Amino acid sequence: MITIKEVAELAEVSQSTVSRALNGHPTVKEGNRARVFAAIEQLGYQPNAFAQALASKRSNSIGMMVGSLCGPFYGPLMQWVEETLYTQGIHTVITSGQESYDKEKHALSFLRSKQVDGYIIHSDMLSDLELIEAVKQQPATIILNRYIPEIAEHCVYIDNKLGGYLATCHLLEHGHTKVGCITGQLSKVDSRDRLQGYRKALEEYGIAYQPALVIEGRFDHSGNHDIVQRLLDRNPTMTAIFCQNDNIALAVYDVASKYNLSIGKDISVVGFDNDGYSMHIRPSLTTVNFPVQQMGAESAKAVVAMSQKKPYPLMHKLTPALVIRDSVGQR
Amino acid sequence: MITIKEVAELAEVSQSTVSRALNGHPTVKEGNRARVFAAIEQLGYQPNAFAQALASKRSNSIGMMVGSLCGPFYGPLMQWVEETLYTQGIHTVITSGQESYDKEKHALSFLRSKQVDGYIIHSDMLSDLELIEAVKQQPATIILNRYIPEIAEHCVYIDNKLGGYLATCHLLEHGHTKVGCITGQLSKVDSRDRLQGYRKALEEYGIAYQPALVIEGRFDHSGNHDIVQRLLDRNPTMTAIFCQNDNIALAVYDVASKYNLSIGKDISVVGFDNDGYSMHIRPSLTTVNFPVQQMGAESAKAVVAMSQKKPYPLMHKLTPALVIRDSVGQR
DNA sequence: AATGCTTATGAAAACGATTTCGTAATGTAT
DNA sequence: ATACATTACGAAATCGTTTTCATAAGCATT
Repeated sequence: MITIKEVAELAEVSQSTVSRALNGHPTVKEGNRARVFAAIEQLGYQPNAFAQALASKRSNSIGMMVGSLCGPFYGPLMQWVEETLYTQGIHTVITSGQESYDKEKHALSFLRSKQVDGYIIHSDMLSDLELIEAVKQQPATIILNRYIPEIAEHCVYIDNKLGGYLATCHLLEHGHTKVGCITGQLSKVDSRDRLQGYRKALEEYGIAYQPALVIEGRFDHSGNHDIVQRLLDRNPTMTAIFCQNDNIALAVYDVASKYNLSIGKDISVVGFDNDGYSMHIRPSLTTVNFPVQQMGAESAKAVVAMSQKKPYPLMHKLTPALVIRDSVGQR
Repeated sequence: MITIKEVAELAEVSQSTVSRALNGHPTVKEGNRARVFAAIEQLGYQPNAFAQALASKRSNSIGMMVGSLCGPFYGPLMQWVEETLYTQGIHTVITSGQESYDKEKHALSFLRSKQVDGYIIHSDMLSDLELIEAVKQQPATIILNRYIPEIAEHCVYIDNKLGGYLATCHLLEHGHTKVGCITGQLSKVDSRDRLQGYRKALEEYGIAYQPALVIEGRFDHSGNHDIVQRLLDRNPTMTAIFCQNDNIALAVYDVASKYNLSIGKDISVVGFDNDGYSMHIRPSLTTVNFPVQQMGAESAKAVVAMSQKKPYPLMHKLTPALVIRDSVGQR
């Protein structure tokens, strides 16, 4: 391995000067700078990232904690963060919290041991207080999908209430009056906010809220078929369903096909998230777009700016938008 | 930050002993070992990964190069590698080659500067010779989706010919005799191998190969609609198509729905890859499973073993299998 | 000519671990 | 009892950078 020492010898300057030239320090004479870079070129020198990190206490990397390493949300999110940082020559360290409190704790301490220059955190289990503490320790931190007033400047989330409202309005506009809603786990704010949007739309259209039309499902993969069935049995005259994410809508598709109900005719469906597959399923799913790309890319840029103590005009509350496809019909 | 020095002071031993205890060196007395771990616990000590890497010349990380940071193939591949390594406490450094020769070169040298303990490389542009060279420099290297005889022990790929054969046979078994084939870019071995499988199946069923039934498409997202159309126009009596990946099949679905052709009745389709969405589109797509999980997880385990100079029983040629769903009908 | 102020540089001290080397303590064979 | 391994440990060197500190050189001001 070629070290800075050999570069220094070839360029006939000290190691300090090489280091300064490398880091764009202004007080290096033009002649020396040129000789240093010539030597670097000639030797094919590449600085050792570990030595740099150790000495400078900066790692040139950002730590990210997500719920899982797979899935239609975290996958693209990670990829956008990674891609954005990559173009800036910054490296992403990813850990996963796996929906367990201990694992999330461990993930954070792992990131700490990697001395990342900033954090992008998507936590399900950590308390607000713990996140506030984390921000206090490392101010270059972005918290995803959670709004905590005390550290509002660090939060990036979407307007779930608006999303639920848009989805429901779309159904109401098409003449549906008995509109069901399958929520995510009600322990999550996201679910509760989306439900609020649903109720607000109902209210605006002068339709009474009926608890029987609402049922709690799960955002993640399986086990929603039973729930769909239950909702359907309970409300034979229901003509539309707002599913609080696309995965739940998938279950509605399956159950509908079992009962020979035609999506968009017998029963209209709106999803939430605009997962990659939602445009491919037939009929293609009308859904609320979750701006994952924007969230990933902007958070990445913001956290880098924060770590360099530069300002960045970060949009904190992202706006979801309706993506109209073929799963909603006129009543 | 708490360093090894403070641990040593609290445990009343030298730094060397702490280091040895930490790394499971056998020559540490039980009493000392216990005191060291007690001190570590008490102080909440976490070793500095950079200092460790610098001193030991091992980084406890594996470098991975992929074509892009997104997409239905690379996404899951990365995630499986990451997940597998993560459970072993090893960290994944990801770079992307972006289908450009220079970017691939740069990606590798980036990984080198990170001193990763091993490589998992998926290269589109690098020559066999360059990859052989890479393996020579770092023997703990796995090459994905490419078979290079000189470094056969380092290659992991699937039996594309078998895949093409299985897909085509499935169509022939259902009585189809005019079976089209939309290939990927013919510059890629994968496409050519899958095509060979197609021809082999035809031959076995005593059906003459007709060039007019074969057309070159693109594996990646768009622009396949025209090609599908062209193939359809050219062969009005064709009743089945083998698409060399699921993305191409998607285009067939779209064009079919435009012409009011029913998939599985008027025209049968088999895809390749078993992308996440293929089970969600309607009718669900019969396709050839690409064992991404196996490829990711096994490569990860193998590269770790190699980096520790341990043997690992690595399966080099992975076997694709047909996943039968609803897009193929009897003729 | 003496003084002060930049500017540019090199020597050497960090950074926090691992590892080499020397040696004290312990055990075993003569 | 003496010699010789073996075991356990600490001091110090090492890894390849950055950064601090001291100083030399250059220049303008008195």
